[in-house]
Amino acid sequence: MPELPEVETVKEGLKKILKPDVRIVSVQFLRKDIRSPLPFKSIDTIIGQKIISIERRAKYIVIELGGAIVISHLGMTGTWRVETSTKKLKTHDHVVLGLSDKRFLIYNDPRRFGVFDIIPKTKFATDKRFRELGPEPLSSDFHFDYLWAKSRKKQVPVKSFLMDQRIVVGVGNIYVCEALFMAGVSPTLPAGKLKAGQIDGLIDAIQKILKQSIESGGSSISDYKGVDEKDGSYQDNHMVYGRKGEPCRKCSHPISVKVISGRSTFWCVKCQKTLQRTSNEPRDSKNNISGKSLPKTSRTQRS
DNA sequence: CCGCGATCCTGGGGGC
DNA sequence: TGCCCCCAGGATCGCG
Repeated sequence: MPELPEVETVKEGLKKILKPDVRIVSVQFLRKDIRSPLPFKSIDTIIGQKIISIERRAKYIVIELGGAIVISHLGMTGTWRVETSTKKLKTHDHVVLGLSDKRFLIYNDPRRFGVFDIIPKTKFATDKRFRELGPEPLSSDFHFDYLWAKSRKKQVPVKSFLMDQRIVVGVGNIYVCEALFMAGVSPTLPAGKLKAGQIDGLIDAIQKILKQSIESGGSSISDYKGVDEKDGSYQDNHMVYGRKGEPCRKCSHPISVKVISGRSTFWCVKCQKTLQRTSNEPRDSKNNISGKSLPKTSRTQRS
């Protein structure tokens, strides 16, 4: 479900509710586990604590309190909402956080693929869920030299490669399909065969699409909602995702669908060729002395 | 080490 | 209306 734009939207929604002066006054777990066991033993470490910060790392929401850190991952169907009373609990509500302003933050997750955990601050840096994550796609760490080096010799389809959270975080099944379309790259192309221009194009496409989607409050396909319980609207801008058989918005050719790495993959076979124009010679990253991506203008002109 | 498929769950939609 | 099958925004595990 939620990919980076959706998690970012939820995080921003939580920020509006969890002002720094609001404290957590009670914690209630309505079952033993979701994807992983709920942290009954750590409840004491967050009771009475003030919120210091709320951040997003990859698809995780990270809430820093006085002595501990709360981490929340929405899996496929997780949502957070606010209620003024615990009489308004619904099926699949699993976590209820009582706040000092008398409201309740409630985590609901029908499929229970999500994560809710509490860890000591000192364990955050070494936590295995965060240790091996790749760079944030909207940060300056996600640049040509990095992605070029990571992709060399990789046989996996570029689609699986970009969804691998060790390569780059936050990109899931929807946005990888959209980014591949924007960049004109076939999802089946082995990552190691990407040409320099395609690497540049994919970085640009991922960043543009994620930013646009954040602006729209994310994509709401079925379960996803913001904390304010409003739907996002980026699904209206999808060029390929969920459009099997419908005409391509660029060339009218029917959109194809195929399972790649276990997920439905939507693309236009005419706009996204496996073998790309040869105008872009692979670039030797060692020659890029600055160690940074070329300026946008220069990249755009080359491709 | 790498790549792939199965798996954890529930609910909604389509086909018959 | 009902039933059954398939599908779904993710991540991990174990196999070859």
